[in-house]
Amino acid sequence: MAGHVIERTEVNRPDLRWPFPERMAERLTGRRIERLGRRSKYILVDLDDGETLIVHLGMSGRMLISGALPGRFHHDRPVPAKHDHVVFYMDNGARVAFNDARRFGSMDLTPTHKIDDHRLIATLGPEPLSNAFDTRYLAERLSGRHMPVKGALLDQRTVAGLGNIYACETLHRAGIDPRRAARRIAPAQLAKLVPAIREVLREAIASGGSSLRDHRQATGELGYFQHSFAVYGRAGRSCPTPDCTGMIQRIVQSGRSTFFCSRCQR
DNA sequence: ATGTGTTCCTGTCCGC
DNA sequence: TGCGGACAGGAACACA
Repeated sequence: MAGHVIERTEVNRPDLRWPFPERMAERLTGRRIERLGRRSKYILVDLDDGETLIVHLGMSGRMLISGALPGRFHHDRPVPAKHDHVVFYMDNGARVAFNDARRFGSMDLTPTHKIDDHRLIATLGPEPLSNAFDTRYLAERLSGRHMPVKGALLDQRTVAGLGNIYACETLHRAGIDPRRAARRIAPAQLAKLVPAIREVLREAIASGGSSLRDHRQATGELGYFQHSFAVYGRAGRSCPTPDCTGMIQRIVQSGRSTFFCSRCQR
């Protein structure tokens, strides 16, 4: 999409998680896309009129590409399809559809220079792969917090972009019990946490992400990090940590599944 | 202030 | 093959 003009915008319903911004179709149509960016789990689409389209895929959202487009990014499937809520017709013949069965995704428009003040962006913590995210920062952030450490990692104000899978995987790699109060993590354990988060995310990205159901790489191929999970979705199986004889358990924390090994995660 | 439970919605899977 | 219930990658919001 980058460098191309949106020739037509089809909006097939008034909202996703929230109502779409005023006159969204009109404001997008005719705009040239200057660049595509990302902050946390938000896709940022900078337009040539000084506005930025903010897109969140929620749980099940996907951008599906079809139409006359050179090979690599063509998602071969019949169109139009069920749950194609917003469709962009680009000047290179590409049809790009925001498809989202569960409709937990969202879109909003905001002036590009005010992106950091947007209500969805302003409270986000640092990017986990940036220099701003280090042990000193995380220790400060977790100190005094009674909440279980897993909940603190899922809180996007602590660190941006960690979700349920990677919170579980990360804590296993760092050897930390997900139920442990955030403020009670020993310094030696805490020191492992930031590198564990960075490693897990780098490996997952290199594997094209985790395709449990809906996730696809930009090319349309499945990700394959799910084959490298140590704990996620592996309840009842043995812990993969060398020399650990523990079994992976599933518990529910704040309504969400947590997978961990109670033997090597303390 | 901080932590938890509920809520939005559709699709899939499992047991009967 | 149908039906009910559990569960799913997110995160704002209401409430204690």
